Amino acid sequence: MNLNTDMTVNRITDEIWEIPMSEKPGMLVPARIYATEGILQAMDSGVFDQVTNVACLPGIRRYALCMPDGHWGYGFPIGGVAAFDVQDGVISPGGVGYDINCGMRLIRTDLTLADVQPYLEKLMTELFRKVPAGVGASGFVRLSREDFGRVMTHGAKWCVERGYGWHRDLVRMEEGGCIEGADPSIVTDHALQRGINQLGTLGSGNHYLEVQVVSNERIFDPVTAAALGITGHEQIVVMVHCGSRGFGHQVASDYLKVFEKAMRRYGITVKDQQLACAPFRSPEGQDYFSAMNCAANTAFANRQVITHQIREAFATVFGRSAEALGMELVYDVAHNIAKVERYAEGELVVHRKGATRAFGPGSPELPETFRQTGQPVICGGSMETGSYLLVGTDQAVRDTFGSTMHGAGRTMSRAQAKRTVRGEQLQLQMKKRGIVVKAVSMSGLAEEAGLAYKNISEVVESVARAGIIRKVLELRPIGNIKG
DNA sequence: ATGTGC
Repeated sequence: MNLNTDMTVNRITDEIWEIPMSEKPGMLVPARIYATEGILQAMDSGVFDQVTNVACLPGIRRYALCMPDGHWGYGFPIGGVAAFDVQDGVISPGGVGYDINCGMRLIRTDLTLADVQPYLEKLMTELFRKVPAGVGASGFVRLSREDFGRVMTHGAKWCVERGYGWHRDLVRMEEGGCIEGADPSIVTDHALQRGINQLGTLGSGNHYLEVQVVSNERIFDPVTAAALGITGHEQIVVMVHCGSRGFGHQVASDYLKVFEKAMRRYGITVKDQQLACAPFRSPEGQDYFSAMNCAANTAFANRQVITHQIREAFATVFGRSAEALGMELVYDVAHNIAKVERYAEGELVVHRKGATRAFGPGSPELPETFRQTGQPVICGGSMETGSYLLVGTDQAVRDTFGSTMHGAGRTMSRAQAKRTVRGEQLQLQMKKRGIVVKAVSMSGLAEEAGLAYKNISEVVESVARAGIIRKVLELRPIGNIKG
C-alpha cells in the first residue's frame, strides 16, 4: 500500500486504519482514520502528522480520530474528532476551527423540479438578493449590543421570537439551536464589533446556499426519508452551509492568543503551536468554552435568519406563503464545535472539526422526533456533484464518540484550483449542465470547482460500511449561491 | 474560514 507517510498504518477493518502509539513519542492513544483503502492512499501527509499530534494532547481518551473527508488543517486535521476528559483533559480552539459552529441546514419544500425549472433563474436572482454573501458582507438585521448579547445566549430561539422563522423549527436543530452556558461578557469588543452586522449573511470560501433536487433513484431508505419529510418524485430542497462569520473568527483568534500564554502557565507542551490548548477546567478553558458557545449560538441564529430570507424569496417567486410551500426545516447540524457529552469513559469534551455529530436512535439526547430515525446528518458535496442526507447510528456513539464525516473534503489547494479552473468558464459549463450559479467572486468560484474535491459518494461509502451512519438519500444541485 | 497581513 502506497501512503503519503512513513508511519506504520495497520488495517483494523476495510474502513478503519490505526497508527499505533509506538509511531510517535508522546502519543497517549492510537490514531484511527476512517477511510476506504483508496481514500486513505489519497490522503495528504498532513493528516497522518496532525492526527498523531492530537493523540499526544493531555487527557485524550481512546483514539484521535480522522474521518474519510479529512485533510490538513490548522493544528487538528479537518475531519478530526478528539475527546478529552473534563477533569484532566484540555480544550483547544484548533480542534474546533476558526469558523465556530460552521454547519449545515436542510429545508424541504412541496415543490418539484417541474415547478421550479421555469422560474429557476428568477429564484436564484431573488435568493442572491435576499441572502447577502461574500467577505465582509453585512446583513439586513440591525442589532443593538443588548440584542446581539441575546443572540449569543439564545441562538436560533432569539430569531424565532423575533419572527425569523417558526417555533417548530427549533426541535429540528442540534441542541434546539441554543446551547446553554454562553456568557457574552467574556467576548471581546473587537469580536462583537465584527459580528454585530453580520446576522443572516452567507460568507465566502466553501460557504453556499444550494437549491437541490432529490434524485428519485437515489433514495436508499424511503421509510427514513419520508419520516424526515422527503418523499421523492424530484422534490426540491434547499441546503445551507455557513457559520459564525467574522464573530466566530475573532473569538477563535482572541483565545488562541490567550491559550499560548496559558500553556506556559500550565506547563503544557504540544507538538505544534497550532494545537494551543488549556485545561478544560481552567479559567482560560472555561472562558473559551463559553465564548465558543456564544459564537455557536450566533451561527445557529445566522442560519435561522438565512432560512427566513430563503422562505421569503420562495414566497415572492412562487406567489404562495412559505408555509403553503411546505418549507419545513429538516435539520440543522454543526460540524465545527466542542461539546461535553457522556460516554463509557465519563464526561468528555468532544471536539468535532469538520466532523458531524451522528447520534443513533438509542440516544436519550435526541428529541422524540428523531428517536425512530436517528439524528439527521447533512453532508454537502462540491457544488458540481451531489450532497447526502444520512442518519447517525448507535454504533457511531460506541465507536467514534457519536461522530461522522461532514462533506467531500478537498484534494486540491485553493491556489491550485484557481490555476486549473477559470470561474467564468466553470459558471458557463455548469449552466449547460442545468446548474445556475450566482457568485460574488469568480476566483472564489474557481476555488470551489468539483475537481478540487474528493468523490463524496466514496467518502460516504467509507462511513456507511464502517457502520457509523446509515445512508438515506442523495441530492443533486440545480442552483447555487456563493460568496 | 476570515475586514484573506502584525
